[in-house]
Amino acid sequence: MPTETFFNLPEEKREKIIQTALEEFAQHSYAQASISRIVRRAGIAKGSIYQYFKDKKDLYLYLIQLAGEAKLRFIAQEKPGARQDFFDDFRDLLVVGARFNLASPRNQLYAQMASKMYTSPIRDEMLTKMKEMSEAYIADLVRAGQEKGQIRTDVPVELLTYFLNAVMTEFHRYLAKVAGVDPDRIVEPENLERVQRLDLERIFTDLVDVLENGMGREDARWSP
Amino acid sequence: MPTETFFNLPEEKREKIIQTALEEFAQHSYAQASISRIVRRAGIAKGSIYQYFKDKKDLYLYLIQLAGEAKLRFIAQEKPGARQDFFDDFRDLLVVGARFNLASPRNQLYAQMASKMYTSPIRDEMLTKMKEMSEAYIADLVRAGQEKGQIRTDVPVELLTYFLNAVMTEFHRYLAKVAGVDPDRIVEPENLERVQRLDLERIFTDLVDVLENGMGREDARWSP
DNA sequence: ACTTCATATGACCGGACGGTCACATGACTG
DNA sequence: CAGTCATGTGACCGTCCGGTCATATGAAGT
Repeated sequence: MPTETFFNLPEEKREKIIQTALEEFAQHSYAQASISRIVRRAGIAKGSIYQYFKDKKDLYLYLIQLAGEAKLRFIAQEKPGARQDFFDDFRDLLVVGARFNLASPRNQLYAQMASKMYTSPIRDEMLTKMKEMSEAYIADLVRAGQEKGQIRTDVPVELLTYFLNAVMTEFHRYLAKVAGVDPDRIVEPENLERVQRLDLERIFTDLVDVLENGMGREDARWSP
Repeated sequence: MPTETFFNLPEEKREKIIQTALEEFAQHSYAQASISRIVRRAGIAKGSIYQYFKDKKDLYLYLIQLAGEAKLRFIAQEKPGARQDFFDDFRDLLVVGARFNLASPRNQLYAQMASKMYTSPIRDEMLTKMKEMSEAYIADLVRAGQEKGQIRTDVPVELLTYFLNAVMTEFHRYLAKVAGVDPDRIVEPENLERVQRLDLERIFTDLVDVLENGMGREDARWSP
């Protein structure tokens, strides 16, 4: 958590620091990200940032927290209520997640940073809880879908959860590939534009359909 | 490529260096891996390793190359020939891949290192080609499956390829989770033992079945 | 005017890194 | 024996890092 000093700062300065730090942690892994670069680019003295945050980890966790809060707020506001059909529901989740990521430059940075969160070397209660929450959320969705009789029950819940997780985790790579863009440079304006031009609705529909019905040929699946 | 000097070394010493370097690059990302640690743990002088390899990148690429060669050899030797059914074939690929990874401690290190390859900061022709090859291999499998009428043709090949890639990429995390083990510490002997005790056949069968038939409830899928 | 106090600063610390180089070693050659 | 050559060595270089701290600044309070 930042110090009181940080919150006393004029908003403009606070913003500049957050923005610069976000860019740094979005571009580099936690270990690779450099406090020295941040202060240089934010135009403040090295010592100053240690008046605002206890250490590098404190700054990092604060940014993660901001990202989590922003995403939760967005989802609460934008996601349609639970639907009857699990797959429609999951599709909503993908759509709203993608919409969040594309909604603002700030959100793109959040997304980029969060995607690195899962391999962060930091062991922290808050971070662990966030990871568990997002996995548990999916697992709950799956169980609810099974209870509604929309999801097969002959394979372990964990397997299905893993599937959905894998699909979500790797999804941005797929988008980048379809758009013909380097996945690691997806936040650059011209690349983002290309991604935004994609027929996202179509892609999500296909994706969820494959999840629901598999990749086997329709005839084979539907014939007796 | 290593220098001639390196190949003139007594095999024992050469082995020690390879082994130590492998352990380092398996545990850390390219940037995080430390030449200083490698030479310390291998018991050679700092200057020596620069008699064997041009620089850090040269050493890294050589290890990647060794890993690739070993895996190709293993697959050529162990994988059954192409089957009639695409999904049986893909299952063979998963099984043989997992068998390779578990076959020897060296292979575990190879696997661990290779899994980090895809986010490596190194831009190199050889590395790029290896990434492309593994993706193209899957894409070819998919197209062949479509031609045999076993894979649906109403969604883009890229989407299906992305699915298979996602599943393969995230698979080791699933194994780790089911075994109750930290994914990043999966190479440690006691953890490996737990993974090996899993019913891998069953897991693969379920996995491929979900790929083929989807996660929708059977009744829903098979009813008219 | 004097004191207090929050805040700003950048030189500096110890340590790690990749990489170099002048020199040491020791086996083989004539 | 001297000379050559492949190989070994670790102190050292420049650079960056996260983090500290003595000092400076300047507004507010009296």
